[in-house]
Amino acid sequence: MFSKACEYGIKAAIFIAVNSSEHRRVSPKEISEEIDSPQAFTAKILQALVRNDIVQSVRGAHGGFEIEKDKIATTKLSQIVFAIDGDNIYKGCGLGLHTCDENHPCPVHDKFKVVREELREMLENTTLEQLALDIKSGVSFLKI
Amino acid sequence: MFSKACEYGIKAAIFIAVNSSEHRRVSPKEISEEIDSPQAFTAKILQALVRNDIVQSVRGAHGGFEIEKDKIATTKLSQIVFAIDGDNIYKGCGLGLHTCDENHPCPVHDKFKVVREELREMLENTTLEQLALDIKSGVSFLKI
DNA sequence: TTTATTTCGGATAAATTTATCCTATTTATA
DNA sequence: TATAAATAGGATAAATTTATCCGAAATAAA
Ligand code: FES
Ligand code: FES
Repeated sequence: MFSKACEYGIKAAIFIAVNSSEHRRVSPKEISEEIDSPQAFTAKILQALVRNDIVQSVRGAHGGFEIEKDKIATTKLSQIVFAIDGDNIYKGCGLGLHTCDENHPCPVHDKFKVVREELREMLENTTLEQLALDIKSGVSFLKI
Repeated sequence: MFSKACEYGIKAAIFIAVNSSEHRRVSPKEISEEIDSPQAFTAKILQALVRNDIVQSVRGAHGGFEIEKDKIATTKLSQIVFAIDGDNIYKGCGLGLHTCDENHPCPVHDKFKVVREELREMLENTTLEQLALDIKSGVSFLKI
């Protein structure tokens, strides 16, 4: 469904959000350990999130990654997915036609668009804050 | 969402179904032209569909691919997807945890499973026959 | 039985995704 | 100002997916 890069990106963002809400910056090392992902690869993905203004980075000693408090509440899952995987997952044709077009639909168009639309809404209606809250309370988990 | 192989497999199966319903066998060449896919790669995918008893092949002169009449009506999209991509798409964890487990959920589990379940139902409730019918009547298209 | 036609299947190559490594750059602090 | 700690980013490698090529095997028909 999502690429590995996107999975790591989502989990990393959640972990950073959890820590930022407690005013703690975290390193790629700590992040990759907590979300069970390859460290250097995760660092690359973090750079993409920084460039897309989803997380903030502070270089140098005592640096690390953080998310501004108000961004934790406003950042949607859709923004993270878009930053890493683009919007093909909730815009593209399920059977790979060049464009998903009502006037030139593929065989699964009508049925597929319902699922895709539900995915899009889910991604757009889910904030980092909601997800971070469940991690904090021990209801959900980032690894294993 | 689906792999290229799976996209080609679905489109190929639909094209074969359309032709089998008119008692015409088709070759990988014809199939790949009609669904706009690489021929040799498509041939490999067809072999997988044959091994999974979703399409039938007839070797030698006047051979080609076909689908038994009653199979056109009974074959579900889910069977094709399973034969090529496996069941991870509607069973696996959206964030890549080893298993999707109610008792050890990832942060998106509750929201994701709704989407995934809808996808699963869609795939299980869609038959080759329905899809082939729309192609025949010119309502849907296999390429461009 | 030979020939033409067609799928099967192994080997290989290209492209993309995933992952690692190493150095440069930035920053706090001693 | 020197040093240590930390992210940034380029180069490269490994793994997977996508794609191509070619000969073997099967089959119908001449
Ligand atoms: S055209 Fe294929 S999903 Fe819309
Ligand atoms: S645990 Fe991630 S989707 Fe169920």
